[in-house]
Parts: sequence; C-alpha cells; structure tokens
Amino acid sequence: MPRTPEENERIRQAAKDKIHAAAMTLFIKKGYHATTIDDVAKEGQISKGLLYNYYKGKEELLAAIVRIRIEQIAEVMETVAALETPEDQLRHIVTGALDNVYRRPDVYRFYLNLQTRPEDDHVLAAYSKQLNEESRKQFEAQCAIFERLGVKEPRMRSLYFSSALFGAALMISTYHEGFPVEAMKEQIIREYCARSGE
Amino acid sequence: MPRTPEENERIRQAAKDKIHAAAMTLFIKKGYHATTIDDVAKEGQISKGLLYNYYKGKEELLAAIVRIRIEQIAEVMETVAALETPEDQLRHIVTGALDNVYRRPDVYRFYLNLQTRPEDDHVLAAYSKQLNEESRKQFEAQCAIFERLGVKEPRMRSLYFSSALFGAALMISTYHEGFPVEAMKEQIIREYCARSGE
Amino acid sequence: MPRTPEENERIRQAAKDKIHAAAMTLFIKKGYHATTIDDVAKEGQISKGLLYNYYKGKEELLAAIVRIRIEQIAEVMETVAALETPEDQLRHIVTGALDNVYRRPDVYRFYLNLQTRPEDDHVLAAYSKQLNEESRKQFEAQCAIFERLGVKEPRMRSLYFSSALFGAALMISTYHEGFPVEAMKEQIIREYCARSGE
Amino acid sequence: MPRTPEENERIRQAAKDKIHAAAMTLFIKKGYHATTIDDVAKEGQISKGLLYNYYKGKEELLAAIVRIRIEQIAEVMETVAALETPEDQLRHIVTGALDNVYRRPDVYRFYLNLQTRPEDDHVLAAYSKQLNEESRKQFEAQCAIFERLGVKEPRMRSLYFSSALFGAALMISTYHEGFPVEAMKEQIIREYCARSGE
DNA sequence: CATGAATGAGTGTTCATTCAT
DNA sequence: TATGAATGAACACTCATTCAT
Repeated sequence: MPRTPEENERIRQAAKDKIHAAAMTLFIKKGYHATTIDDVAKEGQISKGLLYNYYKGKEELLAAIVRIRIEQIAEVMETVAALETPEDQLRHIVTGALDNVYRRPDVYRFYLNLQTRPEDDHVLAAYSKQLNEESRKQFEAQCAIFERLGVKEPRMRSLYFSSALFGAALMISTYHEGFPVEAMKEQIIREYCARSGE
Repeated sequence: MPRTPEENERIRQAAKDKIHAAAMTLFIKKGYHATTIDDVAKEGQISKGLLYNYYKGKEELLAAIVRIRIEQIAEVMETVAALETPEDQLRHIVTGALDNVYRRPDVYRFYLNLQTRPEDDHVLAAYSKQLNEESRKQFEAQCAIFERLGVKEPRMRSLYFSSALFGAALMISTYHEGFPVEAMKEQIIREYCARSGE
Repeated sequence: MPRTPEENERIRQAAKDKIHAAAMTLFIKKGYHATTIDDVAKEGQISKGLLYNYYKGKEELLAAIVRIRIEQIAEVMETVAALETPEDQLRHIVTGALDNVYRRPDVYRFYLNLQTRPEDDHVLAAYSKQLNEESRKQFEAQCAIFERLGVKEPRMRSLYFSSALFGAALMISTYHEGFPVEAMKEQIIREYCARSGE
Repeated sequence: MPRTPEENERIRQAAKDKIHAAAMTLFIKKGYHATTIDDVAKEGQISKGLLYNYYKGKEELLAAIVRIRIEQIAEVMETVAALETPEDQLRHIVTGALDNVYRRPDVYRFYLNLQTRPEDDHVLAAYSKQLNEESRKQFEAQCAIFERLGVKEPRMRSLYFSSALFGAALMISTYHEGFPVEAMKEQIIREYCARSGE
C-alpha cells in the first residue's frame, strides 16, 4: 500500500519542518556550537539518521534557518514597498522591527550574534555575510524611501535612521524587561521620519 | 643559581602577556569556539603546557580578556567623570566610543558577539552577562550626565542616546569601509547632547 | 528499515558485555591507571566512541565491575543462607572463597588492591569503600552463623575466622604456584568451624 | 667560602630525607599515581628541580621507599634471630607485626596495595615483586623457627601462621577503629606458636 | 646547590557523520 | 522512509621531565 507521491511529499515537509523548528529552538536557546545533532533529533522527536535524510549536516540546518530569515526580511520589504506614502513606509519599518524584537528578543539576539561572527569563523562566517548583505539591501531600499520623502541627504538620513533602529533593537533585546518600546518607536519616527531634514 | 624572584616575575608576566595577546588575536579572528588551545600556543610561540601554567584553561583565557575589557570601560568612565561640563563628557563618550570601534571594528564585533550569546550557552553566557552588566552601569552614569545637562527626562534621553550610539557602533563594525564616522559623531552629538531636549 | 527494539537491546547488551569483559581483563592485567580507554576499545574490538555510548567514562567501567563483584558476593551470601547447618555454611564459605581465589588469583588481587587504596585516592577511594562495606556485611552474617553454631564469643570467633580466611586468600593470590589449598581449607575448617569454642 | 665535603654530604642527606618523607606521606595519603612530582616538591618545601638532583624520577622515589621498607623488615628478622627461644621469636613477630599495623594502618595499607599490584602494571610491578620476595624470605625464616620449636610439619605450620598473621594485619588496617588487637595477638600465639602441633 | 619556567607526549572525552538493518 | 549502533578525528587538559639561569 504505497503512499501517493503527494502524501510522501507532505510527510517529508512535515518532518523537515519539525526538524527545522527543533534546530531553531535549540540554536536560539543554547547557540549553534553548544547544540548537538543529538539534541536536535531529540527535540524534533526524530532519529539522528532521519535528520541526515533531510539536511546534509548541522551546517545546513543553520543555512535553512538563515534562508528563512532572509525571506522574512524580503517579505517585510515587499509589504513596505506596497504602502502608499514614505511616511507610512518608515512608520511600518520602525514599528514592525521593534515589535518583532520585543516579541522575541532571543530570536533577534540569535541573528545579531550570527551577524557579528568573526570573519574567519570556520563555518558561520558565510551566514554572517548573508545576513549582512540582506541588511545592506534593506538599507538601499530605505535610501529610496528617504529620497521620496524629500530629504536633503537621503543616504545620510538612512544611515542615522538605521543606526537608531539597530541600536534600539539591540537595547530591547538586551534589556527587554520594561523597555519603553512605544516611546522608542515614537522617538525614532519623530526624529528621522519627518520631511524637514535636520 | 636560581633566578631572582623579580626576574621570574618579569618572565612570567611576559609569557602571560604573550599568551593573552595570542588568545585575543585568535578569538577575534576566528571566534572562541573555533580557536583551539593549540592555535593559541602556536600563535604565542609557546608550548601548550606553559599556557596551562598561567591560565587554568581555555575559559580563563576568555575571562581574562573580558576582565580587561571591563577595566577599559571603567577607565573611560573615570576619564569622563573627570571632565568639567556634561557637554564635554557626552562629546567624549561619543567620540571615544566611535573612534574605538572604527579603529578596531573586529574587536568591537567580538565583544558584541559575546554580549549577544544565548542565555544557556554552556560557557559563554557568564561573560555575556558581565559585559551587559557593565553596559548597564555605563547607562546609569549617562543618566546622571543628562540630568546635570538639565534635560527633562534624563533616563529617556540616555536611552535614545545609548541606542543611537550602539547602533552607530554596530553599523561601523559591520560596514566599516568608508563609513562616515565623523558625520555620525556630529549627528549624535547634535541630536542628543544639547540642553534643549525635546 | 529500523531494527526491532529487541534486536537493538540484544546488540546493546552484547556490546556492553564485550566492553565490560575487555575492561575487566585489562584492569586485572595492568591495573586501572595503567589501562587506557584506547586499550579497552582495542581489546573489545570496538571504537572508542562506542565505549562512551555505553559507559559515561573510564570510572564507570570500574563502577560496573565493582557492582558486579558486590552482586556476586551477595549471591554467595544468599546461597550460604540457604544451607541447613552452620557447619555446612562455614564449610561452604571457606571452600567457595579459597577455590575462587585459587582459580583466579589475579582477580582476587585486583579487588584486594582496590580495597587497599588510600583514602584520598582521587577516584578509586569510593570503590574501595564499597568493597569494604560489603566485607563488613559479610562479617556480620558470619557472626550470626557462629552464634547459631553455639560458639561462646561469636564476634571474636568470626574475627579470627575472617582473618584466617583473608590471610589464606592473600597468600594464595600471592604465591599460588603449588599452594596447598586443600590443606589450608581443612585447617581453617578444623580450627574455626567446630562447636567447641577455643 | 666553600662548604666542607662533610657539610655538603650532611645537607644532601637532609634534603634527601625531606623529599623521601614528603613522598612517603603523599604516596600513603593519595597513592602513587595520584601524587604528582609537584605535590612532593611542595610537601618537601623544595623545588622540583632539586628533587631531580636527588632522585632520578618519580619511580626512584618509590624505589627508595620500598628499599627502606625491606631494610626494616630485614632488621626485624635480625632482631628476631637474636632472641633465645622459638617461642619468644614467634611472640615477637606477632606482637611487632600487629602493633605496627595498628599504629600505622595507612602505611600497611600502602605496602599491601603495592604488593597486590597487577603483574603487568607499567612501573609498579617490580616493587610489588620485591616486597613479595621479602615476604617469602620471612616465610623461610619462620619455617626454621617452627622446626626448632619441634612442630611436626613446620612448613605447613608456618603457612597457617603467616595466613593468620596477614589476615589479622589486613583486618586491622581495614577496620582499625576499636579492633581487638591484643585478643588477636593472643589468639594467634595460642593457636600457632605452641609446641604441641595440631 | 637550587629554582621554576618550559616542554610535549599521552589521555579522557565529545560529537558530527556514516551505514547496516 | 526510518533507526540508532558504530566510527574516529579533534580537542582540552595533565604531568613527568629538562634546562637555562
């Protein structure tokens, strides 16, 4: 009674997702190095062997996680692009980013940690680069927004804006408890998202 | 004829320093996990055994590095405290911090990476906490400065200021090449270090 | 197709036994400290890694060996307890003990060596204590036997008896070659296992 | 102002003794393997280098300790040989042996532990053999005493006697606390040291 | 005579990955 | 597809011994 190809694919995808989720959970909780393949298999309630059926190795687990992160970022950028005014776009960027960080500070920490890996790190450097590249794209898109907003020096403005946003995210993920996210959002929007340049 | 105790002390200190420098170099270049004790010994041009004469283990190498970092931060804070006006103090903080990051983006990356380690990381979490604790102290000191500056809501202002500063540091360490550090410094100072807050 | 759990259990047990036997052989031949994990793996014809699948470390190998020894002693005591008369019981103790020592003097040496470890020995002291504790239990059981035998001072008699038995075992394991085991057994039985006290 | 040769010799001997005593103390307390050369040097308040001036290595420390033990045993045998009657001789052997064990059970344990080392123990087997050889000599001497005593089967009697003595020593060194040494001495003497053989 | 800094071979242990079933 | 037993390279750490001073 063989399964249909569709059924098989469904099962495969379900297993992959379980493994992915398990890896994500553990990488975030313990870090990439401190998480063993055994840990992931156990957390995913799956055998070690099966894991290797779906992912070539530990590194590919990370690659998959990073890939999805990048897709998420791209999605946000598309959503932003669909908004009417540059003001709305910027407001959406700030709100979305900081809310996300506040909701899952551990997740943000994880990616920030990945982004700050040393250049020569045996495995992780490549993923660090990918994330940084994505940030750069985001930055370019922001420049365009600020241009549309009519700011005098859109690149500089985008730089300040990004700095403030990253800094806020870093602080939220670090201190979290009782962090005044709303005030921070307002501050950044007021400061950097208005037409009147400096 | 045995060496004098002073001579011994000198030799010991020299060796310790060599090892420390080697570890620092490699941790920054490759990361803590990817650096082996053999690497450190080779980089420091000493035997593995000698390393263990001076440091109880790999972790203590990291501890020493973190300790020195914390001392450096404390020094900066003292220097700042010795300055006359709050304006000078803030200017010095911004300038010192960003120049440092620009000079050694890899070093800043290393510590930021350490600070963003997951809570359950086997070994590194403790050092992550220490660094975060130090950041918090720095934050408190800044609050006092903004208070002296006569700002209405010094804690909020300090928060915005720290965010902008951290964000700038993060961006400098990430992109570095041709980063407009000076403009960034001016922007932060102009924005957050003037009396007429919001 | 995965193996059945029963098959796995069988394989696991077989491997555990192989490792256990290898460790026992080598510990007895070369001693605990002089035996390396590599030695054990090689002797057991398995990889080092597999050993650690079944035993947490070198020490646990020893622990398992000691545990089994203690179980064997307990079994002997049960067998003895099942015998009818105290005379039979004592005869069985003497015969069993000395025959065992004569058959495997190296095994007896090993345990005696373990029992005589210094109190502060880093690892081994605990196992030394366990074995001594077991000896003490055995002694108490013997006291009861001598009591049933109607001896005037059963504890003292048990002490003399134990001494003679231990001493004989020690000599057998030390000299072995052509040791008059039978005469020794008769002597101890004649001397200590008759009703007419001293 | 060079020292006289005699003075030098005196200093040498004093240092050697300090080291010897330190090694003895630690070997007894922690065992040979668990004692490091650093431990010995520290305990002897002497530098590691100096230790190697006096002893070729760790093993020679043990050799020296064993040598002295053997000399002590030989001395006892000479003292015994000087006694008039075989009864006195045996009484002296029993009393001397058991008193010694009772006084320093740890010392006896140490040598017994050494004697029970496996045959293939990397280093220790040789010393084990030496001690066993000495025991054998002692045994031969005892045979002669029992012969002089007029016992029918002096070798067998000596065997029983040795067994009882060793066994008693083992028990004393193992349990020690409140062990009835005197009674044990009397028992052995009564049992094995009277003319009327079995 | 005396010191202790320096060495490096040796060892216990971990863990990503493979493969027989 | 699924399992988990098996592997072995890699690594942190120890310690007897040497040697420059």
